[in-house]
Amino acid sequence: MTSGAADKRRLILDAAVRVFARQGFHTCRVSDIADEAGVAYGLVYHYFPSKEAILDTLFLERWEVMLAAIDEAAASDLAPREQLRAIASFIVDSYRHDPDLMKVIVVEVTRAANTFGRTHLEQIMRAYESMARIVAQGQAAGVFRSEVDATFAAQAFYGLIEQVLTQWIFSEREIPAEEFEHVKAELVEMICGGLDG
Amino acid sequence: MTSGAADKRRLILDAAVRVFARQGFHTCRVSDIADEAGVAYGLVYHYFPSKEAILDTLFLERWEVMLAAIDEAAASDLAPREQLRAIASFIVDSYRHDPDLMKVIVVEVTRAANTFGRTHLEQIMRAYESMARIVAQGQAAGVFRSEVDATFAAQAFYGLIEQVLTQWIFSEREIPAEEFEHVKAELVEMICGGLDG
Amino acid sequence: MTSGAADKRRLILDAAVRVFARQGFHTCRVSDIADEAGVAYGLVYHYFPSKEAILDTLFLERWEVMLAAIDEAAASDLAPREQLRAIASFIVDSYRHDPDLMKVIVVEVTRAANTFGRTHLEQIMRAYESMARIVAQGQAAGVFRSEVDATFAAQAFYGLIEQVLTQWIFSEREIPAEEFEHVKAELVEMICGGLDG
Amino acid sequence: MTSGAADKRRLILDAAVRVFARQGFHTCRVSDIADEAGVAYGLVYHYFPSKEAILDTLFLERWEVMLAAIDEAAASDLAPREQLRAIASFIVDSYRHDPDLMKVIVVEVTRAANTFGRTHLEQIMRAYESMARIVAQGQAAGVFRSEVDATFAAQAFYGLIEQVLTQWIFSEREIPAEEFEHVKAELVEMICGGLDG
DNA sequence: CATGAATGAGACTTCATTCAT
DNA sequence: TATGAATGAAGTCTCATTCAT
Repeated sequence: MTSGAADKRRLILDAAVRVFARQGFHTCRVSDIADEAGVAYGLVYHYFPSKEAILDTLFLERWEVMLAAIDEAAASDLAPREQLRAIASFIVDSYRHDPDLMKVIVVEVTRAANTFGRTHLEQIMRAYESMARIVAQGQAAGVFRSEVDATFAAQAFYGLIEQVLTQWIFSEREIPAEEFEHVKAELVEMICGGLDG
Repeated sequence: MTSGAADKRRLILDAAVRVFARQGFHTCRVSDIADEAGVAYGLVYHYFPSKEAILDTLFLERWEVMLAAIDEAAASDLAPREQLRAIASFIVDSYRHDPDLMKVIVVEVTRAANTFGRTHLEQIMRAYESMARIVAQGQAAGVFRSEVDATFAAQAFYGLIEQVLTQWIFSEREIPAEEFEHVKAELVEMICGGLDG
Repeated sequence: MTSGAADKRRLILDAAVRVFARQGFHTCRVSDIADEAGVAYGLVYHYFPSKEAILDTLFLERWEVMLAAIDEAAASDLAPREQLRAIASFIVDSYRHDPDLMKVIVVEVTRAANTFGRTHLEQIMRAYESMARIVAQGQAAGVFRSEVDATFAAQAFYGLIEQVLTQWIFSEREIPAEEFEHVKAELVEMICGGLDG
Repeated sequence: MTSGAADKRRLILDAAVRVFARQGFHTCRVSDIADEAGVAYGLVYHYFPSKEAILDTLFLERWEVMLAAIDEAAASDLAPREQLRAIASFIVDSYRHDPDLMKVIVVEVTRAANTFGRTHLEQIMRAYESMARIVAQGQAAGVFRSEVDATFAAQAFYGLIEQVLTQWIFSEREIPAEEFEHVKAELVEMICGGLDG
């Protein structure tokens, strides 16, 4: 009953991910979501008060998992650089496992300074803060240079990751497995090692 | 013709910047632009075929200037690191001089993978390419490490800058002059020096 | 069956009275009624074929009682004026005992010339006819002037009562007991005595 | 230009009267109004912010005229009874000249205690107050009995008139000219003379 | 009897675009 | 050029009603 049965709410949420990813939040219609989910129009409004609420739910669900992953990395015994690597790895894998969902989150929420980004700013900032703490610990431990502001570095790190995701999103290609692994390394190398030779 | 007479077309473009920045492209109405410009509704359509065309014009106008600035930096005799600094400086100053315009370009075009970003992808990529060339030259000259892919580094650099702009946009505060200068340095330091101590 | 078990049908009808009175027939939802009654959504449709049918039932139930009261007054040995007083008294007491129900009947049925009023016109007219008979008897007995048309007078009388009820409904205040009694007298005095001094 | 030209706003208002009268405010669609007026759907919203606003406008326009007529009667040199007659006469003639408009005002506003009546309560009360003043003057002058409360009498008078209008509305017949005149007299006779013989 | 998920036809409102002046 | 009235296609959301359990 619990697993096999059609959980229509989940069905709608998953359909919304595909539709938002394909057409964009503003461009898609609620009926597109209902059609994609194979449910009646009205059922969408039975489970969600509005189209926005679907996006909110999607973001919140995923972001919570991500915050947990970040905090777990930060709480681990790993070296700061490895902690950053764990985070990059988690986000890249998130994209790998569900590119549509990550696309929606990045394009429609995280980078949308006008509407949803504003709404979820607090959540977003929380991620930066956790990453900034990792940097700060690295600086305190003497493995990271103290010249750079920890918060700035955290934002740079996250900005870097998002930029990579955005490139993947724009490219619309199937990313090969090696590339995922390669990029994880490159990301950390870039932020830690810098360009200077 | 150029000076005395009110250039209504310009008036409309400038008004559109403010309106797009304030309300977002999708959320604003054409009448909002006309009102902000103080011209009749219909005049907007006399000068532009559609609301989209206004945003396109805005982006293209500015992006051309930016590409020129990037190419100028790349063609200069400056050291690679200084070339990057010149670019960061130019973009930061662009934000400083007209934050609304940069907000519109970043939020509505550059980071909008579904709609306008897709349309202007080629233009956007051109900027990355120019920056990648700078990195490649630095690597050839031995001042930049060759471990990092030049294109990746260029995207990282631009991603960093956009992340900073996004923070400013989100913050909605008046950025003090020192911060602009400070960030310029921090940006280059971050991308070139990395975190490792 | 009749006493111990919860009569859900009655529960729904009583809840509908409160909901119709509070929100109006057109503005309320069937789910509001179910919620107010504390029963499942679908149960409303188990007992009633439609939202309209609930209002119909409410009206018919009450109107039957009222017609009986009017007819009883008309059949009594009382003087015509006292018969009118008995009717006014009955209606005022109806409001006193269940203002919500009377509000619903007056606002949604009796005065709703477009929808339900039309449906129940015959029932409504029956009340006027009984009252007109009282007036006619009074005229025949010489205690009422024959200048006024009996039917017209009956409508005037009922119109007067409804106007009073409407004022109470609009006022939204708790009507004190004395006012009920006072108005009963005033009503009869007005219709029988007139304004002329 | 001013008169002959199609004043679409007026066209819409007049069409709304017919549609509201025929179908009722809640039951009609905005498209019904547009169709009846022979204009495009959107034009309705060019002139009015909502369907409600159309009804508001209709009511306010007419009520203002009515208040003026009442005040004019009250300010005249006529005997109190004649003042009341002038008012009854004005309202009856209003119905005579535009029964649809009066139907809408009575059914959808004046007697609709739930929605619009509430909104316009103040305006409605103003009419009662003016009429109450007439009664009070009559009482002060000794031509009206002082036993009845002036406000109560005013409401009774207006209730009487509305009841007549409601009967006409319900009847859906073409009222003959004589009936209008006859009823004017009957109304005043009823309220002033009363039933007692 | 009882439940509440599921359905889908509408309704209102918005707004980009056109057009007559 | 300039104006703003006019158009009508869409889209969101509501909610009466049905139905499977």
